[in-house]
Order: sequence, then C-alpha cells, then structure tokens
Amino acid sequence: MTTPLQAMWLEARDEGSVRERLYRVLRQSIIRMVLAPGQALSEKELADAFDVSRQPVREAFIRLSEAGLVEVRPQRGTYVVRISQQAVLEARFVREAIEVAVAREAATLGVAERTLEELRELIERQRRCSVSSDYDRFFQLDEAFHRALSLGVGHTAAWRVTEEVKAQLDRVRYLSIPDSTPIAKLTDQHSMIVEAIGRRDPEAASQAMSVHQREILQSLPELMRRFPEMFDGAPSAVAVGSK
Amino acid sequence: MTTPLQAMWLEARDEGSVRERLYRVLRQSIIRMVLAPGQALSEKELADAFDVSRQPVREAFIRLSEAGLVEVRPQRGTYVVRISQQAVLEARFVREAIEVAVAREAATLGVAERTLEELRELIERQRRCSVSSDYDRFFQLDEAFHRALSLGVGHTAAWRVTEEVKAQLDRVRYLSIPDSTPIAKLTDQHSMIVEAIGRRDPEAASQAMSVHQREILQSLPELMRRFPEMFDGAPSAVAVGSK
DNA sequence: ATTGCCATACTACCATACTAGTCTGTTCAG
DNA sequence: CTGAACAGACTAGTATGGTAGTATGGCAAT
Repeated sequence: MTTPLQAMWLEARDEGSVRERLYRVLRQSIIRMVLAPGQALSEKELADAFDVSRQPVREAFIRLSEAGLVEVRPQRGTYVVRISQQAVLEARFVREAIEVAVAREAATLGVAERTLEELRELIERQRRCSVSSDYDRFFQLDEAFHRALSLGVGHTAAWRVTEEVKAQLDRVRYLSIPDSTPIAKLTDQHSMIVEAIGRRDPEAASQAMSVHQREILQSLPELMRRFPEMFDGAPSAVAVGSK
Repeated sequence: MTTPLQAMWLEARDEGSVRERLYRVLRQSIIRMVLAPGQALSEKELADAFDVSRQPVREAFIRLSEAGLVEVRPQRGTYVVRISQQAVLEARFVREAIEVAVAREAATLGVAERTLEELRELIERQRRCSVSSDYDRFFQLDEAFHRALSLGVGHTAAWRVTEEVKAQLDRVRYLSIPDSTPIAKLTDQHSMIVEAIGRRDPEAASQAMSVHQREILQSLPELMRRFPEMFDGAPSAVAVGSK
C-alpha cells in the first residue's frame, strides 16, 4: 500500500507546505484509484510512511473530507469513500451548469486569439493521443482544455469549483479506462465547442458543451455492474428529493 | 472585538466539533461584517477568548481561507480579506450558472406539490418583511427560498456550492442594508420563478432566475464609492491589529 | 537628520503529548 | 456452550511546546 504512495510523495517534494503536498498526493491517489474506495487510511501509518507528524496528515484528511473524497469517522478511522451514483450525477449537473455558462459567455463576449490558439493546440495534441491510444495523457490534456477555457474568460473561481466537483467524476473516468473511452469523439466535441466560440455563436457553444458533458458518463451503469465493490451499494443516504 | 464574538460562540455551543463551531461562528461574523475586511485575526487571541486551544482555531482558519474569507499569510498573520470586486462578480457568475440550471430543471421535470407550497409560503412571509422593512429576516427567508428550491429538485451538492460562493455576495448585501435593498422587487422575482416552474415553463423559469441573480448586485458600484475601505482597491488603512 | 543594522516580538507551522471514545478479543458467569 | 462484560489496543480530537521566518522599532554610524 505505501510504496506507490511514497514514490508520489517524494516526487511532489518541492512545492508548498507539508499539508498541501499531502493533500495533492492523496487526492491524486484516490482519483487515480491507487487508493481503492472503502480503503482505510490511518493517520499514524501515513505519517510514518512519509516521515512527517500526524498533524499535517490530519489536516489533509479534513480537506479531503470536505472535497467528499474521504470520510472521517471520529474515534473510528478514515476511509476512502465509495463512489456514489448520486454524488456523481450531482457533480455532473454542477459541472455542466458552470461549463455551459462559461462556453456561452466565451462565445458572447469573445476570447483572446491567444486563448483560441491554445485550445486548438490542445485539441491537436489530443488527436495524437487518439492514434496512440495514450489514455493517461489524454486525461491530462482534457483537464488542460477545460481549464484553459475557464481561465481564458477570466473565471478562475468557476474553474476552482469545476476542479472540486470534477474529482468525483474523474474516479469514474479512470475506472472506464481504457475500453469505454471514445477519445476521438470527445476530441471532436472539444473542437465543436472551440469552433462555436470562434464564430461567436453562444447557442451552439453552450449546446456543444452540454452534449460533451453528458457524453462523459455514458458508461456509468456498465461500470456499476462490473465493479460493484467500488460503489456505494446501499446508501441510507439522501433522498431529500421528490418526484 | 471579542465580546460579540464570544456571545455567538456561547450560543453555538452544542453542535459539532470545536473546529466546526469555530468555523461557523467566524464565517457568520465575517459575512455579517462583525469582523471588518482587513481585520487581523490572531490564533492565540481567539483561542484565549473562546477558551480552546490554538489547534482548532488554526483548522478553522484553514477552512475559512479555502472559502476565500480570510487570508493566511505564513509567518505574518491571518486577515479577513477585503471584498474584491472581481471575486464578487465571479461568485455571481457561478451562482447564476448553477441556480439557472436548477430552475430550468425544476421547470422541466417538475417538483413536488409540497415543494411548491413551501416556496409560496416563503414568498408570502417575504412580503410581510416588505411591509415591516425587516431586512434581517428577509435575508434569512431569501436564503431559505433558494435552499428550498435546490434541495427540492434533489441537488444537495449544487446547494453546497451555492452556499460556498454566496458568502462573497452576502457581505455585499449586508453592506447595502437598508437603503438599496428592494425587498418587494426581489420578492416579486421569486414569485415569477415559482410561477414559471409551476406552469412547467423552463425558458421562463431560467430567464426569471437569471434576471433575479443580476438584480442582486445592482448597488455594487455605489457601495464601492461609499465604503472604499471595505474593498481591496482601498487606500492601505494598515494595522487594525495590535494596540 | 537619515540610513542601515540588529534585537525583539509575533506569526504560522509542525511535532509530540494527552484525552476520550470505539472496537475486539478474552474471560467468566450462566 | 453461549452470552455478556471487561481490559487492552486501536482510533481521532485537542492541547501544548518548539522551530523558523518576517515585520518592527530602536540604536548606532554616517
């Protein structure tokens, strides 16, 4: 358990406080399924493994629990939360709402030529991933694309929120590697978004983004069947709803 | 400085961990302008005032800094952030994106009769605030309205995000008490939203919500002129801290 | 009088110690 | 043999002490 984590820890050595580095390493580990849903995490074990004290580990846990990635049960332990279908669907909803608004605004107000170039460049690199089937690289470029778009219209806060909710979605996407990830299709959708923005067509841009956001989770039901132990089977949870 | 805070602290005594209670009290204090923008906060002072150790105070600070309400400057101190025009506008953007999507979905899928009743009830109580000019109560009911709508369509995550970004906006709204708060107008807009949802008209519902969200910050430029020291472009006004 | 330097005080940050609550395995009573 | 109760070993939460770094104010030198 500890060895791959320790490697990440040593890599991320240089930037930020101990708490911040721990948070990034653990977050990445959870998103990339290095730490499996349901896995118990121990303050003490991690502190020993990384040769730091328990306090920064604890603070990283708190932050992770706010991001909905772990559950801290007082006097019991800390656990990687299982993927919850409801949480995933809600995250998708929020992400779509924000990114559609960003795309619409980008097309309405226009964006710098520099930004358009950057986006097209990213799409080009994504196409290369398509031919080489480099899924890991594609995910990085995909994140870079959405990030560049949000920051390109100046909405850093919007991107921060997107990043936050995206964690829930990315775990599912990592599960779906490699079989059900239509890289070419997703790249084409990126291209449609950028083109619509380029010709200043807000309706087409927001529509294209909406379609794109709905594409991502097509494989969810299939994954729930294939990896039931990753999911939150019987949640007593929520059901605030109506309907 | 400490006395009104201590009162809030004693009131919030019963629920959650020390860290959680500290967070809520400080957050409310900042939003309601009990703690002024630029104000220096001291771990030690607060710990002494509330008779707890510095550690939970520190953890509350960390969380507040993630919410964008304080700035922790390592080896310097912790300060209530001044209101940033950009942060406010970005918060408004995110909130509008989410709430418009919520309103649209509510109108598309429909909501429980129970929820509609609750919303109409809240509007009725808001009207009573209008005649009595009870601004404080109106704000509470306004929050309850938006909360009831989001939870009514089952989007708890969406409400959590809204709540998060709303903090930035609420500080401005508290500043604008009482003169530039058109309670009647806002209440009418609430009513239009609910009616559109009731007759299952997604376009009208999202449009009404959009108009409503843009209404809220009409007074921002005026407020920036009247209270320059509250905003981050302000003349330095250093060192509220010691003495 | 002005400028540069140093002592001090204050900060955040991390480590360690301590408290309190929960789980588990063993033991003893029925 | 079964059940409950208790002891020990976990856990997280909180308190406290120590370290390192920055701002500040006074003092000396120019």
